[in-house]
Amino acid sequence: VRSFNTVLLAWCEEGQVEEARGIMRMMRNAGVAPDAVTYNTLLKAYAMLGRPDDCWRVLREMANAYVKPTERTFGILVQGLCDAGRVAEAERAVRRMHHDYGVAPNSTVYNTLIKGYASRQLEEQAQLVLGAMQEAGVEPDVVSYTTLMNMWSSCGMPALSRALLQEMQERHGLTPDVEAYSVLAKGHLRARDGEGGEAVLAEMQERGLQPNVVTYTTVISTWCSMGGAANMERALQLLEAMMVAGVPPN
RNA sequence: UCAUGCU
Repeated sequence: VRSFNTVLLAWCEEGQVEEARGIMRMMRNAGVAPDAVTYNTLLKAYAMLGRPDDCWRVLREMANAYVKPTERTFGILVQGLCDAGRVAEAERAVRRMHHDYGVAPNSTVYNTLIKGYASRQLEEQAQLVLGAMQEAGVEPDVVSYTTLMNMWSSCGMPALSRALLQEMQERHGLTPDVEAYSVLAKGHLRARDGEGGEAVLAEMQERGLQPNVVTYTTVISTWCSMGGAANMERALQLLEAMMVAGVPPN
């Protein structure tokens, strides 16, 4: 199976689903039964091509072949539906996952749903998923919170991102990572607050976290977005500081 | 061999 799945993955990454289908036929002819990974890979290809109805079709094919969907199956399906703007339907898929297929949704599935709402700035609904996952017995993780933070940072509300950064630590004992801080810095970028971004960098160093190329570029971009010679100077200083810190600019 | 967050 792995041999065939590897070839199938290569076609799927190229978006060549018809070729991938051909590999599945070859498998069967060789007496090798497609497994969950086979279907997941094909499902992902349809998701990436923006063909959510074909995603549902793959799920039916799995049922017909008596292959039980996995957590990843639903992760991919939910992502495909969300990317197609069908977030409410994705939420229904999560319920079916649980009730019809007996597969308990994990944090990745919920996080994908959060992202679906967050990327459309549906703040209420995104926040509601955080509560729903806990009711289902799934603890939010750093990705859950970072995804929500990104929603607020994207619209220039770093204070709300900051509140979530606090909440993940106090309520769930989570440790924010570089990505979480980068998202916080993005809030200051959208708010055009260079000093705010610098404060994020300082806080990371205090906590022993090394800012990465994204973090630095976000704050550099903040100074650049503010205009004026003095701010450009701050941007250049930071570019140098970044190199001194051993973080190669890209 | 397959799914989620930042420039």
